[in-house]
Amino acid sequence: MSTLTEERLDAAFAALADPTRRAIVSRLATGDATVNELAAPFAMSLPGISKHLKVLERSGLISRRRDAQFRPCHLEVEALDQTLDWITTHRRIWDERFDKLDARLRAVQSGRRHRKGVVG
Amino acid sequence: MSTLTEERLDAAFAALADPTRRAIVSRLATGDATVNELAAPFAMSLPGISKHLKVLERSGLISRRRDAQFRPCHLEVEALDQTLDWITTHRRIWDERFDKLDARLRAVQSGRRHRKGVVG
DNA sequence: CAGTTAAGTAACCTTCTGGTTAAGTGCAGC
DNA sequence: GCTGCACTTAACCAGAAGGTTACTTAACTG
Repeated sequence: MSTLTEERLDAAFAALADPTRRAIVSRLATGDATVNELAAPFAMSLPGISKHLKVLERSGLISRRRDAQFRPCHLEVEALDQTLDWITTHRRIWDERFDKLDARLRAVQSGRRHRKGVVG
Repeated sequence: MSTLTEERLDAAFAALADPTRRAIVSRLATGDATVNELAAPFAMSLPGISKHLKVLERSGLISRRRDAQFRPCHLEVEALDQTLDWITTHRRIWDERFDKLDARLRAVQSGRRHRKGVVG
């Protein structure tokens, strides 16, 4: 499940780009919460929060179930992990680039006898 | 440097929310590149790419220097790390929540003598 | 100096975003 | 079954995002 498409990443990163939504995710990381509980800290109308929750839900970052008149929200940590994976992957590519550069420099310095070794 | 403000996270996550910009970051992770090099893979006008680069630059994810008529772009990996930190932090908070729940369950099971241990 | 290449700026358009208020839905409890 | 609570949906608005074409700036090149 949870195929890692571009659209999913688009939606997840876009969802995390809003401070209100990040705060909601932050709150949900400590446990499920109802809409009113999530709305409490904000000076924003309830429909405003409802919209943010819809964005989060469509991004896959949260899910909602029904419990009587409440709609408890639940953090879907797999979606968070997908963003994590993307960033760490490219972070690693970056680091490996330096490793290769170092190796190349070392080869130049030991093998050849300082032959104008401009790399940048 | 690079104080971790909400605005910086807003900008970084928003920058990563676009597939073209992620592709650019992906490319830059392998090394610096000029605007034309970055634009090559895309069916998009150069000003379009230029706009994306400006978004990436303002988010702190890339920087640009001047080299004659070229403007080589450079990945600023610290900005990437800030997004990484935010996600991993909340990922950990999530995990710790389960640890605490487990501990509570274990306490209930060992301490009390199976007393209808409904937790969910 | 004229021409070319690299890139950025301006103006414009359309669609999406983030917020609002007002009205609607579903459930619970007297 | 009415009242009230917990939300959602609808309609609307201002401003931002993402794209375009046309024009400008800057630097090398002959």
